[in-house]
Amino acid sequence: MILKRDFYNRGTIEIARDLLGKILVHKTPEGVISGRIVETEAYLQDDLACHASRGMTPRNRAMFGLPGQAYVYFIYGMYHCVNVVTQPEGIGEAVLIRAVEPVEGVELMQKKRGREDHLADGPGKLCQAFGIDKRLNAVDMTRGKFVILDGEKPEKIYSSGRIGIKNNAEKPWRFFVDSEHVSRKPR
DNA sequence: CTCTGGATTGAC
DNA sequence: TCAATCCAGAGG
Repeated sequence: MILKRDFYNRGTIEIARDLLGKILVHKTPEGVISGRIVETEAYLQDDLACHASRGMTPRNRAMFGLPGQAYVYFIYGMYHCVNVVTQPEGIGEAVLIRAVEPVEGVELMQKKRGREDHLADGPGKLCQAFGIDKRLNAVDMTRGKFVILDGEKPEKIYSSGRIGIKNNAEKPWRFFVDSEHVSRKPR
């Protein structure tokens, strides 16, 4: 069952936790790619690490849109990162999907990644494996080719500081499960 | 227009 | 530890 708008129209930290175990799906022309979400990070509007903390700009506009739509951005000149927008329209918050455990379309992911392992254990790798780029920015993830399905709730959820940021680095807003497919050791 | 740095990755 | 690679955002 596809997660509906109401799922995303709630507190961002709560959603970041609840997304663990859910299934990210991208139906591409080449085939279906899916994976179990094992790592997320919450980004709040009143949070200097959040792109939306300094107001709306052309890049972060999607973050202020409807809950359940995608926010995809390009980073470090070569990678994309994908978020799901949370909170009602007008509030710039989202959950970064940092890692998934591959489920469907493994061969296709291997082709896109150019290697057999470490297919989606990091935000840049995940987008490369799933064929996610700016064309998916602002698309509605409650219907269509790019969605998140309900999934089994993980037994245990861990948290830590978020990766690769300076501001609010100590805030425990990174969430992950016990999996070989998270982006970093602390499990 | 110029400049700076980034929610990363993989090689060294 | 660091280069790759380029664009968003800020400042002139």
